[in-house]
Amino acid sequence: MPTAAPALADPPPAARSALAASSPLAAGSPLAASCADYERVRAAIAFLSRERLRQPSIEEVARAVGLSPSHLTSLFRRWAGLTPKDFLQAITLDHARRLLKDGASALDAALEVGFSGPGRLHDLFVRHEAMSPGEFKSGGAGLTLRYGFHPSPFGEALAVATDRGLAALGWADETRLDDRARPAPGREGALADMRRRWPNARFVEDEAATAPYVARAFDPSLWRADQPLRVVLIGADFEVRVWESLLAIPLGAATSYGALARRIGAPKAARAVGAAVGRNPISFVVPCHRVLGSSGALTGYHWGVTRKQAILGWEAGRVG
DNA sequence: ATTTGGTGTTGTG
DNA sequence: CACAACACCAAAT
Repeated sequence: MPTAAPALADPPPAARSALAASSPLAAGSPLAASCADYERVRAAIAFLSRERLRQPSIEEVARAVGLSPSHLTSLFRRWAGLTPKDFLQAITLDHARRLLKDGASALDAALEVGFSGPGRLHDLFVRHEAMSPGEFKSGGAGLTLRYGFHPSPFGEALAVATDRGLAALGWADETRLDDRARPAPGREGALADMRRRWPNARFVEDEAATAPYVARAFDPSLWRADQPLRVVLIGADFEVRVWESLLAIPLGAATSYGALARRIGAPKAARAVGAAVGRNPISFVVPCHRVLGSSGALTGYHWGVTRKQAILGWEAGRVG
């Protein structure tokens, strides 16, 4: 199989060369700006989640991260379309429970429209294909994976693509997001994470190949049905089934591990579903962040619970 | 509030 | 083939 030509049908050539011309991304682009914003906003989010029970005032948060209250508010607005107050509101248990409540019906509706047709559901308009069991079992042997690092609204992203579509998306920032024991990944750590998933694949750095995917994924104005984002699901059968149903959860909705288990016809497999969701390689695009514990708790996130919270808050600013 | 016991799938030896 | 590890969950303290 020839691997020389990426042969990406999806991103228009114009967009691709424009992006490739100045990697990682043009300095003035909204994406680069929001990435820089995130680095500063992150500390505020971490503080908010740590102290959320006390519902701290804006003044207190601003003081904690070394910004003036007005600066913090405008930064938040630019980043998420949300004031810190609204953001705080959007990540409370109450709000999460509400998401869960109408998440079920939203999922039903999406599935009704979705899985049958070729034009796929999902707000991001993803078209996916799964890899054959043989291709998966070999640990990616014979597969060429192109990777690149790019700014994103949630820190520096690592994208991995085959010639058939986006295969993985993760984060590579140096700053530690939780007080978990796990060290901050950084670029090397994030890449190692990917290599662990497909130990026998060939990894080639190629920012030009991955840039269009990242640009499309994080810019809602480019989420268009006529240009679906091409995605490749590489995993075991059960995992792929779980990831496919993740794609049906609409923006601004959420579901629980248990509900997801019932959805795929394995009502007692909530825990197995949790494990599979946790192994989702394509963060954000396959919205594993929209799965919560049945109580509305955030439970876990491979790239840090703080980031899960950030993404959910960011999406809350985009749904209303 | 916390503990406990039942879970399905995957990866390891 | 057995066994441990899990981003769970509901019921019983």
